[in-house]
Amino acid sequence: MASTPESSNDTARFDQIVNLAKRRGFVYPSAEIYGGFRSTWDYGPVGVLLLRNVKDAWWKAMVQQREDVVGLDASILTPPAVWEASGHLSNFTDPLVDCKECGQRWRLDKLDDPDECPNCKARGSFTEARNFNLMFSTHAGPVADDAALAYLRPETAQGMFINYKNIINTTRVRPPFGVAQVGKSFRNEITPGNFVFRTREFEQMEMEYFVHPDDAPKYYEYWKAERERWYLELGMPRDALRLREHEADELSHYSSATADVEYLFPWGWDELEGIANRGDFDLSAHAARSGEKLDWFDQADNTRYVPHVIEPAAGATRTAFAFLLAAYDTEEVRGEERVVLRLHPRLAPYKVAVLPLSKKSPLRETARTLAAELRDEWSCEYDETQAIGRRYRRQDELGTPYCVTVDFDTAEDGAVTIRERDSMEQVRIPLEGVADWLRPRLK
RNA sequence: GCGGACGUAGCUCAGCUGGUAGAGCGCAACCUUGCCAAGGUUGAGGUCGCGAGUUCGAACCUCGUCGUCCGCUCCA
Repeated sequence: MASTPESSNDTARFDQIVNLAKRRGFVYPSAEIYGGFRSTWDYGPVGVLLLRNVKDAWWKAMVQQREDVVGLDASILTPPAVWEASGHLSNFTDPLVDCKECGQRWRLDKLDDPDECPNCKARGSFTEARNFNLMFSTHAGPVADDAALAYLRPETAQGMFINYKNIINTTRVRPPFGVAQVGKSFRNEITPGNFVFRTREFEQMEMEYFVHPDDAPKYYEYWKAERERWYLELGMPRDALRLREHEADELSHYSSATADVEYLFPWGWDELEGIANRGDFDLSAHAARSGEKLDWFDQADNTRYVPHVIEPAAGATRTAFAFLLAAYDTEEVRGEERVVLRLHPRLAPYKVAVLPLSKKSPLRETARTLAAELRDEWSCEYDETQAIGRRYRRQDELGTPYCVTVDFDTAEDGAVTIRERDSMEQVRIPLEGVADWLRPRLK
């Protein structure tokens, strides 16, 4: 459950970070020149790099570095049958009623007495219940009739389940194995908010891990620990991260056990990722609905079983936001406030910036040549305007871990100065050795 | 969706009881300087969220609308 913010400073800090995000090109409100469009955000030139780095780090840890996990990119448009089988058409639907007396709206299934309005105590004043489904629907094809009804997926997970048969038939995976996917999902949330934390269009990083039923509890524990470790490894502070087991009444329709990885947001603890034991709910449901046999035949034991699923499901957009919050730091340097994003180098939008001390020849040419060379391996900024101290501050605000400065001595000694973001310390390195020096540090 | 607050340059804001928009910072150019937001000169930018209405005249008043934030639902 969300607790109260630790202090009022958190709110001020939150505002500063949201402000920085807009000012420096991390996140813009969507359709801003038309007055904006609620709950949608555009990731700017810097934000897209941060978000991509988060997704890449996840993919590397969850797919690339594992022999037991394969990737997938399934379609967003989905026919109704998938969501009938998954339970989303019935369980993602809230029956809503409005009170004709006071205008308040209620969920019928959450009322103690279906005839009494808790707000104004009027009886029998409710409108007829209208079903509100959290899924976005649309029509595929030229005619908007029911035959063409389609849904935007509210989670990527079902893509893995409906491709289960394809994957076991076309690859050599065998339980325990996982299928991972990163992509957008859509939920018509009643109340989006908290900047990019809850939005109607969002990006998920989900993995379905298929195991023998007896092994499910073991892998549930394994993935909880593994996922928590991932956040810590990328620099999430230990005291701002926790693992919280769900109570029985919190469990969703598909889950027998769920734990959340939570981050201490300015408004309190809130979810980054859920690790759920989905049992055989999904495969069995799709097997029943589709008529396909979605199970596993174990030749060694001569047994057949429906695998159980452990699912680590993370929100990519909110995770990127959490890393941004965790990285934001201010300190005083020579009487001026210094804003610095202490992002892990793997997450930093730009890995390095090249800054000639002057625009004069040959500093500019040398610097541009170096930047072009570094761009072959890393996203690299080049900045030659205004004083050098100001340019360091600009890079600090973007979280760039290293700045390379070409100065008046470079033409003489063939060396440049590399300045480190966190310590602000400087080292002198031969021009041609810059990439070799950076490589191990940006790993 | 309901209640409360708000919406003026990229950012933070000022703008008296309606008279036709300003500051600081930032950004850009040049000069000076030459390693942590330095100094000088110059400059770019706003149909005051959008749309109606009242008025001779609206950033200021009225209505609507869009959006943001705070409270009720949510779970990546």
